[in-house]
Amino acid sequence: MSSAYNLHIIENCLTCIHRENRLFCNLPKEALDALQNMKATSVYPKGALLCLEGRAPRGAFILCTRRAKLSTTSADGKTIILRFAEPGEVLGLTAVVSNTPYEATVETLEPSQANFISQQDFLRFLQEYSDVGMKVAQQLTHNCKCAYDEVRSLGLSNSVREKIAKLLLDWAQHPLELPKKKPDEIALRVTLTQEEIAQLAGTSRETVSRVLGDFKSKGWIRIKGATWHILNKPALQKLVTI
Amino acid sequence: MSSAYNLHIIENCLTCIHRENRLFCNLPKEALDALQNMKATSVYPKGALLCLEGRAPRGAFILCTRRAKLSTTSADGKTIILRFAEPGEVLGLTAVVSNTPYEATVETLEPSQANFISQQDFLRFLQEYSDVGMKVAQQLTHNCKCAYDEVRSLGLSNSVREKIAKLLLDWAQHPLELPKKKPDEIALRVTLTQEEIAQLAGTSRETVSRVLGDFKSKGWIRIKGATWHILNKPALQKLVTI
DNA sequence: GCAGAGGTGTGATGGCGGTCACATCTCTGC
DNA sequence: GCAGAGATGTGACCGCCATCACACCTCTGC
Repeated sequence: MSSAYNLHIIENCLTCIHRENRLFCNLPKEALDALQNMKATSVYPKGALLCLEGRAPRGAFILCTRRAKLSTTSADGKTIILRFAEPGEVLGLTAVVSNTPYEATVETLEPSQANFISQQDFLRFLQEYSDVGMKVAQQLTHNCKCAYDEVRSLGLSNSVREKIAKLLLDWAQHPLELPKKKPDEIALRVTLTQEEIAQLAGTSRETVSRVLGDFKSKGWIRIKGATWHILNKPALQKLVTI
Repeated sequence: MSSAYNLHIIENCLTCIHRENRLFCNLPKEALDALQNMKATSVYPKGALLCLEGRAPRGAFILCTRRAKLSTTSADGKTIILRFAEPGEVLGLTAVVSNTPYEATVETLEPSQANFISQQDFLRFLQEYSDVGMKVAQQLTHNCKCAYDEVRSLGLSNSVREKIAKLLLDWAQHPLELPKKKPDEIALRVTLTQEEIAQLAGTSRETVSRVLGDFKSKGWIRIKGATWHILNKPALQKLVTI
């Protein structure tokens, strides 16, 4: 066990206590043995770029700790966030499987650990163990679902207000367990900047500021630093038609 | 060999002449044998709905002939087209793999043949043959790529003009081989209605009409029925920043 | 040939939200 | 405590495009 950036490093996949709860890592012993032998564990600082959109794939990353941001950028510099990846996800998978450039840029949100597997090793791994094929299918399925949700959000919303209300309600699915002033308040921890929320909703930073201000003035939400409270969930739900 | 709707029916996957060119079907003999035994071949009229968004998955469909339209609809009736599926694609895959409702509605564009495989059979098929896992990974990868392209189109475009120019240029990748009046003209066969183009671009039918009219008046395109000509590709490219 | 349905062209109108500009607030490191 | 960077709040402006309305065009079936 070593540590850097105040991270607890997971050296060994076979003894990893998180394994069973994670999308990709819960594999049978033989597959894990093989994985253990070919992976290269690294620790990255906040803001590290694991994959670069448009670059030829070197391999895939299994994210062990903390979250990462997947984004894509247009020629004129506009960026849109595709999704956030959780620990236990494989990143760069589409590129490795189809041997095409990375679809998205992957950036660590905080200091993170990830296991790197070269494209060659990964494809052999996938060929050899049918359980790996199953996990890969599940990961890709998850990616598709997220992408479809994004398409629905971008293409079917009638307004930015609606998209942001939708985001808030999505986040409310995983609330914090904080002491509440009122029983129907929902507490959230939001570490995104308004700029990032804008990139999630496909809008501008200023509009996010205005919409959130509007929600605050209506008493639907309260924001204090990274702790947000949803005070009037039904009002937000009434905005959402998707 | 039977026929209906003027379709040439492919009864047997093992002797199918298209197999090698298709995304899913090019499997080793043992897998094809198994597939042949569990598939249920059907012929559908134009406009048939193979999968219904939000419904529990019954199984997956392998599209044998003609194309199908994948779309998703919001509560207030707005529809967006996710992509068009080609022969040899598996449809309803995400739903079957993750045992969640169908993500999209699948509608045949013309009379089509498809092979149905029940969810149970498909999952067993996937477990048993690692080649199937590989094909499934490729199909899901393709779905992801298409979805990401759609996200980029919807989220990063600066205008509807840009999105429509992008569509035209995408279609120009697969031109018709027609006698050309000028060497740099590109001939296309476009069977979509303006309504469908609007659903692809996430805009309204009227705007599509206006933008196409604008392109026509500028001499960038020519439209005669389902045969379209791109006359000034560079002009269209200059609109696209993605 | 005619009716009806579906597809397309086009004007008028109004609002949402992008953009620019700048003030203010908050955090971080030294 | 201070400087500087980054994040946020807010006003002004205006252009794109959604929407409504309606004419016209092009099929198809009878």
